[in-house]
Amino acid sequence: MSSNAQTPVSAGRPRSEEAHQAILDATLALLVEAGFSGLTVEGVATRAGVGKATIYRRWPSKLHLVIEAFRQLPGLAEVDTGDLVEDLEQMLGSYLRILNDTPLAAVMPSLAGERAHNPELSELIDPILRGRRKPVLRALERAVERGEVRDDLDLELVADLIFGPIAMRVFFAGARINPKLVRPAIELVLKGITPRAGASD
Amino acid sequence: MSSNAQTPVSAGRPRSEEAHQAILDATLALLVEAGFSGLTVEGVATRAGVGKATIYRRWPSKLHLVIEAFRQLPGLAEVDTGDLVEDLEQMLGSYLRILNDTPLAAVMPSLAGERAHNPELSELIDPILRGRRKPVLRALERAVERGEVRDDLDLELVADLIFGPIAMRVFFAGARINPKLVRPAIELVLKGITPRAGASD
DNA sequence: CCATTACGATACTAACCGTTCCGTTCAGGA
DNA sequence: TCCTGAACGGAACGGTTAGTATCGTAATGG
Repeated sequence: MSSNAQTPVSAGRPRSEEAHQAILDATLALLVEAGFSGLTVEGVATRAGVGKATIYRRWPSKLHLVIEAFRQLPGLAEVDTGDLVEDLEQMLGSYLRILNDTPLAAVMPSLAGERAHNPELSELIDPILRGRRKPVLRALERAVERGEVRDDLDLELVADLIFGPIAMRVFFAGARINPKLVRPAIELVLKGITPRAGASD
Repeated sequence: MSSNAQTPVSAGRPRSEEAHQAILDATLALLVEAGFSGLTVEGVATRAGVGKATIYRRWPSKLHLVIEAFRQLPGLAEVDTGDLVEDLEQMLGSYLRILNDTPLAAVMPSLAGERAHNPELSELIDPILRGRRKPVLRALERAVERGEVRDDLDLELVADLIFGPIAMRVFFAGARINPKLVRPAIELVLKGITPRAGASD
């Protein structure tokens, strides 16, 4: 515990940074092609052009490897323009771009499916997933403070309402999502949560 | 092809209907515990108290067995009261009861995750999933015809908006869903799609 | 009581996979 | 330049699984 735990100071052959990244890239690629249960460490090693020991020297198990590969994928970038519609539209717009341009959408269903039966995975991935919702939750909180949105709402429910349609397409269609759907979807949700809209109950 | 292909007319010992159901029950139970990739035919046979041959005599593969077990789970019952709010509330209310009372919620994430990488499963399960959305889509169509809802909407998007929050909880929380959330969720969505609510664009 | 089919059990095939072990390679300090 | 120690790739190990085949037994209908 004296000084540096990560930099091995000096001795021996240094680890190949090239191999490190090749392994993570191969992991994502195979996660897309075969999912968590179909991914094999052997396959990752072959595709990355390394030996299996090179993988196990860096990650203690297939699970930890997958988690780190997943963590490399970009998440939701926080936007704070002072206007909820604008915030949501920019955040979800760029999120859809991420879903369409990176392996995220292809990887998500498999990990969610595994999560349900794998407590160890659940424990590792749940905090990451919670963190990725945060920008939307914070945007909603700011909107409540500004009086832009009713203050009697369950914001978690509203967030699920916003992410829900995206999840439906990602999980059951697996298709690219048309960014043009963002605006109508946001509008539909917002009409329900703005204060002036019908104050029925 | 003369007369009956299913009823073996006469000869030999008849198949045990008891074993048949025990196999399907065991399949669902193991699907809940271990998911699709963790389910083994050997495990099903053991839990059902039958031999593996008895399973393979009925279903050509693990995949077909799982599909039939899944098909046994109840779906969305159609409701037509003449009022959209009432239709949705009754349908979603009973659907939540199904999710909470049957293995459906526990089974769904695993199958959706597998679906993304298994074309054969996708081909078998997609029609079933599409069929289960239908009652909500039809309720929306009737509401459009009655003028209860704007007629310029993408009803598939609205259906995703309705199922979305449920999916979010099933896929990422895995917890029971509080039925009290149905009404506020429906109301939030409906405020966006009723004609009198703000006619902004 | 016989032909026929299903039954549970078991063993077998052929494959596959997560993890560890081993002989070799290589960068940096002496 | 040589030596050390960790990293390397590949081979080996231990365990598992879908699906098939075969057993002796049990239950039908004729």
